[in-house]
Amino acid sequence: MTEPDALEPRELHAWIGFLAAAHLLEHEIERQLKRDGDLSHPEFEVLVKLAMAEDRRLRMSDLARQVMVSKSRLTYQVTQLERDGLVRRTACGNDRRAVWAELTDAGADALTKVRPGHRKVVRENLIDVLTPAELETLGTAFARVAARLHNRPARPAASD
Amino acid sequence: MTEPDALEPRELHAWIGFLAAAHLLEHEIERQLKRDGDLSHPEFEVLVKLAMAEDRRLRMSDLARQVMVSKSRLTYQVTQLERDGLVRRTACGNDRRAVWAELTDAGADALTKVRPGHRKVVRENLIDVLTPAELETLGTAFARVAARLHNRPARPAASD
DNA sequence: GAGAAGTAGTTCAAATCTGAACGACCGACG
DNA sequence: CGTCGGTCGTTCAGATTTGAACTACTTCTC
Repeated sequence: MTEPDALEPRELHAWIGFLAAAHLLEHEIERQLKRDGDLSHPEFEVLVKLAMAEDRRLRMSDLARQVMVSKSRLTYQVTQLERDGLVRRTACGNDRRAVWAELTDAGADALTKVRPGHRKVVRENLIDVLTPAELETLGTAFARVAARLHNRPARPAASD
Repeated sequence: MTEPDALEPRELHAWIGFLAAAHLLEHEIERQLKRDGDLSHPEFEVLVKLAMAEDRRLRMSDLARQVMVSKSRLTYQVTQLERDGLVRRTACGNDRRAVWAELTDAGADALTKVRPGHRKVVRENLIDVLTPAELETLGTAFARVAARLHNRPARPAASD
């Protein structure tokens, strides 16, 4: 009498585990970032992407794409970060519509301050809890999952 | 010149993949639930937990724990669901502090309506993208990760 | 059984997030 | 040139979330 399309135990187990892990990990990360540097996770991700970028700056659109956040949300985040002096907005020469979001020295410092703790959280609660084989599997599997979702953000459905 | 505690490529790959998959999957689920039944993901999870519970009801605290959501957030969610007639609040006999959140028939119907689509999203974007072996690995690995985080929500650090 | 300590749920203000609408600009094409 | 479709980033109102009180009740302790 169970519904026909319900997930099977194996599948359900994996799905539940994924949800729980994502929830709890997110919570733990949020806690650490707040504690060590008074940053939210989205703010942290913004700083990380900027730190990795050429000249420590990115256009708002590109930044939004990389952090996987809506435009309006990024506008808000960057405004907050700018208020705290961690990021600076700059006009973008060629394209007068665009805006650079640029990491300031203070921003780089903030990153330096929280990053060790962040890595510790990721290590202790994910990386080190997995065997190397599991880690490998997880990497390839999720790359595939992400790729699929990335190419299919919204589409009328095409049989492939 | 890379920092000493940075994640290694393998580790980073797994971590990035996890983050991306979580982000994108969440986004896709949100979209489907909104489209098919005008529900948010948290609302959906509340309904699911209630549907699974004995007598289709749970005390607010237990519900909050199961959905992994703060008390105040649950209060808000349940208020919304109650406004839409999907959930009903009832006094809890023995313990006069407690409140039952109970799934209504309308709530059960709403669940019936969105669930197939929800399962489709989970299948198409996660389950079916993985090999059975990967699924298995993912299940055991995340169960371990979740268990660890669950037992260690905040603690002064004890060497184990 | 009185009081201390803990638990259940809510409330409130402030912070954050969403999504549609907007103004400004770019690029192509006639 | 002009102007049309698309992009860039912001704005705004409304929805949701957070976290610290707060009230009411229960349980433990002596």
